Amino acid sequence: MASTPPHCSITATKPYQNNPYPQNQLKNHRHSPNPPKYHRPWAPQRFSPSSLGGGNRGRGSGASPSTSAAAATGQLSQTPTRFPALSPLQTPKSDLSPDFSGRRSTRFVSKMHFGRPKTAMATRHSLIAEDALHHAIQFSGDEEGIHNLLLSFESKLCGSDDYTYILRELGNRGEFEKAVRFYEFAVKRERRKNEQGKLASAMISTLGRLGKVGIAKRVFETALADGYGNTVYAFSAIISAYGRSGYHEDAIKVYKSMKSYGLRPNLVTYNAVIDACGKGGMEFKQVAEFFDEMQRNGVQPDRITFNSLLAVCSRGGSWEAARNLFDEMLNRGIEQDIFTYNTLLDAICKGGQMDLAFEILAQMPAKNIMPNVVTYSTVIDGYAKAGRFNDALTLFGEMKYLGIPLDRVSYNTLLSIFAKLGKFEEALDIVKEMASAGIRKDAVTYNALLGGYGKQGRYDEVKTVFAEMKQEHVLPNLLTYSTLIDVYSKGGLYKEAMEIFREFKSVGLRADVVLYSALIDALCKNGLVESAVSLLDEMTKEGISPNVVTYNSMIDAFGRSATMECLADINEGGASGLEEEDESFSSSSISLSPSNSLPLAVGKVDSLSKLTKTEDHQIVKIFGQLVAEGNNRTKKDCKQDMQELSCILEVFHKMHELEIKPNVVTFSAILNACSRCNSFEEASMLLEELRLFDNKVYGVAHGLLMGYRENVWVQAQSLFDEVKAMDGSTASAFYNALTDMLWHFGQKRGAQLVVLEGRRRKVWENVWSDSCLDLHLMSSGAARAMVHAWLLNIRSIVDEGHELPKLLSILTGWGKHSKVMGDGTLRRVVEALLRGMGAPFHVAKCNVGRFISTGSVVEAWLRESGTLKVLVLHDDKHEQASLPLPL
DNA sequence: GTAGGGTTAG
Repeated sequence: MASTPPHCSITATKPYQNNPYPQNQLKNHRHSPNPPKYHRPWAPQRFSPSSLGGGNRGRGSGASPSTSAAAATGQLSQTPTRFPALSPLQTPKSDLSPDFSGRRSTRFVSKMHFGRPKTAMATRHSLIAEDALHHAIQFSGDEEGIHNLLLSFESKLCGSDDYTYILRELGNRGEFEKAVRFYEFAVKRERRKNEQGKLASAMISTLGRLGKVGIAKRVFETALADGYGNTVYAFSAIISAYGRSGYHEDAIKVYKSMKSYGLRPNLVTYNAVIDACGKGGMEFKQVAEFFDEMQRNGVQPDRITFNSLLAVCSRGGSWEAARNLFDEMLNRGIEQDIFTYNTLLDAICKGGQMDLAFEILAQMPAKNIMPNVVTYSTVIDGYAKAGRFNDALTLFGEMKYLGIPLDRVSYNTLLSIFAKLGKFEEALDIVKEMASAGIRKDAVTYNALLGGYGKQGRYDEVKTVFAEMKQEHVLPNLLTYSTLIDVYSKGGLYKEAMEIFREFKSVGLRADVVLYSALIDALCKNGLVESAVSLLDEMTKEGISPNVVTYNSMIDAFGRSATMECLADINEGGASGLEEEDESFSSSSISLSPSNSLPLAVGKVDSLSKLTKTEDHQIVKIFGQLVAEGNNRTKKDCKQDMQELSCILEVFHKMHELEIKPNVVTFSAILNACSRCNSFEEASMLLEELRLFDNKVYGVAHGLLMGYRENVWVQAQSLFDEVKAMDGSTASAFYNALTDMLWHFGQKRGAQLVVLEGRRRKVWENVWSDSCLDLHLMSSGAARAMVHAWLLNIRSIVDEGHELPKLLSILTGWGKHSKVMGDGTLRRVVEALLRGMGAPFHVAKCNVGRFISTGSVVEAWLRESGTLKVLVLHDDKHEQASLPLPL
């Protein structure tokens, strides 16, 4: 049968675990000292080498002698690891070419969590110190008043221990100004250098924790100049302070300067340096050099060293490296704590390995480490980011059941889930619950609401929430403004977008890559590619480097406006569009007149803006222009794409020049751009770019496109394995893009092969049952290939003599990928397809996105003699220039 | 000296 896969080896994939745990086991999970052990027969008893991923490939060949030992000690991976070769710390390599990056995040620098209280430790302060602290907290008077307060306690406080206690505690309450006053007073009255030194390091560390790195630096430099700052403690404290604020280069400088002060870095110093490097977004390999260095200098890493290294993996999404580190801790007999587990879990969640994350979470009670609010919010967020919202909410239920109180972060995590899903009732319930728990809404809370409402096009609510935010004196930040500018400009509300941008500038904030990328994307989506290019140029001039997201938007803009307008022309020109079975391949109606209006190259369009010198920012000018044009914006004529093609090639060129690594979204964007090409020759130029980026992805696309299905299927499987490890929407977008491209160029059997593989791997949720085909997550090519496959499947049911369900439905939704609310592109495509093959489906009365028929009518149709012929797909025969073979 | 949340691409 035409719809069956070719005879080639299809490697088995891991069994997919749909539901992470049955309900009855959930109930047994108690937050008690002696939790019941989980029995999960569906879970692997130990980790198989194949589940270890690429991080271990090429090492430790042969059998692992530590297998049983590993099982006994609960090791996460079994490959023997040997330090100090640092092999377990290496970043795992993809099976695909090194450029293929499954990671999507472009955020490397961690968020700063300032103001975390210093965990309690044995203090040697006196009761008088507590009294003084109490007075200091209550105090709200002027400078003279605090001086008097200090004087009144001067004779009673016992040296630096008391003062250290007070300034740390003041720091825990955010009262850094009072802390500095206490510090200055204490240092002045203290004669002994070493006591002054203790005070200085305590002060620097307190300021560092509060994010007051500038003041910390002053304290440090003064202490150095006055001769009591040259202690390992003070240096470690300032390194840590720099690290917390993301100044890892300064942290390293200070560390390197220690030698010249005659100081030997100790364990705390190294831990601070490693942590600073990680927080500053340094690559694991570089951070590991400090790890090597400390051991060379005879300092043995401890639990915190490893926890900080784990955090580096988590920021990079290197979950395999994190597992290796975790195992290495066990090998070395280093105790593991809640930080270890939470950081490991974060790495695994960020690596998208949610089933493994759940597994580890479930093992924690048996290790006597009870999951806390951080553990749960980490995994809940992981599920949400993987698109597994039900699992996220189930876990939230478990957390509540266990009586773990929610905090600000976990409330915001949940709120953002509901807001993203557009479930505003639930979101507002969370807001209410927050209020009754005494947690005030912060910028994160408001930003989640603004983004949620904005993405649903509910601009009135956006305005109300933003007004409330200001009323409540919650300061809008860069993320707030980025969100607002993004939703307004994507919605075409240029006036509002411009006002927000003006306000953003007036409060002294500086645009960043995200803000620019959002704007560029909006312009591209609205067909304003020229303006997008000019902004790309503008941001570069401002010293803001575009990233892969920026470029993906630009690539995705290719052919978009032309296609849309030409389609509009086709529809206006009488052809009902329904008969237009495939709008793409031979769109001969497209006018081929060249035009100069598209810029030839990035960076050449700024000459105009230089001539028209105004005080307004380029962004404001663009918005102003768009507002002035209003709805009367003149539609561009359909153009031949050679101009656009050279523009996009220039974009690729720039990407290479800036060494911006593509990721799977880039590949999807290129494939989508191919689907918008009017000729195979044009597409082949884009595919050549794909080849330069990633030869294996190219190999699969090329092989399927040329009809060499059998030859590339093994390679395709390995590619699909990698894609499947990503979150659901990333994976489905790739399948959609690949299928569309194949369908567009007439490789319909290849397209069907890919969608069937996608179905097998559950890339799209619940695609089909015997009674219903749900296409709402699919692109037009994927949907069409799927309709054929589903109908063939229904036909085999009839053939086997079984009865069909009474009612059969095909759901198209609104066509998720149209990105236009209410734009039923997918519905129209499917309707045309069904009509074209004479399938007896009609639009359901109550739902225009749903096609229905009765089982008996469909059965009769399937039994007709000509039906099979229209159901079986054939490849279109086109004269195709051959593409270069993959390397 | 160590952990979790909010913004951009399909």
